[in-house]
Amino acid sequence: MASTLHAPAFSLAHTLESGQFFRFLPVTGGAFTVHTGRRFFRVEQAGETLFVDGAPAAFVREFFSLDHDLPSIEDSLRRDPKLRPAIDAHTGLRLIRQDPWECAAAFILSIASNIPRISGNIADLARTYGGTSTLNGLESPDFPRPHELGGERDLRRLRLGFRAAYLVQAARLAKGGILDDAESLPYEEAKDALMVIPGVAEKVADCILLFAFGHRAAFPVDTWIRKVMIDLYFQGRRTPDRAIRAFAQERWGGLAGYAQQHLYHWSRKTAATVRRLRAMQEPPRLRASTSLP
DNA sequence: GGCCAGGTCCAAT
DNA sequence: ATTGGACATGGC
Repeated sequence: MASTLHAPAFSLAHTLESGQFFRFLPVTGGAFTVHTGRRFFRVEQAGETLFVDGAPAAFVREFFSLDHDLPSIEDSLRRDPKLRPAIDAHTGLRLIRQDPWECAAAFILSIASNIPRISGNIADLARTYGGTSTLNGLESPDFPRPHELGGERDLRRLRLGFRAAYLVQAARLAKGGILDDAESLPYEEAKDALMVIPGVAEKVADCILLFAFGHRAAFPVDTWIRKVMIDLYFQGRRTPDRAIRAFAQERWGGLAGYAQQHLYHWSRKTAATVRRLRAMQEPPRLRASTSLP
């Protein structure tokens, strides 16, 4: 099942680590394991070559959107001077084409959460309800399909909090085919269809549209995007999300999704760097010795 | 230890 | 049409 494919203008690490997808693990030698649907595969990049074990090349090509004309997309976005640093920081970052149900579930779980916790919730659900996939003797639990999921009470025991009810409703509607129906619709109509799901409003809908349905005009506005957009383009003034989305649409059109993912990844990396530097310059001040014995 | 999290929903302006 | 608070937990 091992195969090799040509992957120019691609960064496997930037693509996986940009926060759009949660089911991957770095393994020795700079390679990664990826688990999506019932596919569990190993992938390693060497220059413009991708070595894959456990999945067909055609599947991997589609999953990583290797058909997108990245040089053209990045050149176009780089013409925006304020965006250029973000693009240059993570060239080769591609939007991933995820499974719609898993993507919907993941971003419902993302509500008022953080990446480590989201990954943990997903892993718990897979361990508890999923089947198993194997790669060269290595096992990994599949994320459960909608009909395999437990009820709200059980999901709350897995510490999903208030997201449990949302996920149960999403599973119910997914079983009814709402995701399949939405997938074939144009952007705006698909968004309206998705927002019928409890727990899915503008932001989560845009994530599904962008990361699963391939609507590259989608521009999910979360706390990070809101902050970086307001800083870069709105003179620091408080701005409604609706206005931010409209601005992105006008400025970047069908490339807004790529702009968004770069801004998200770049702003978080930058924030992390700033925190690290601050920690070095300002060592934690010693408090009055109340904590000493 | 407290603040805030890849938000959403609902009620009260 | 906006705005504030509740919602369950847990990272940091």
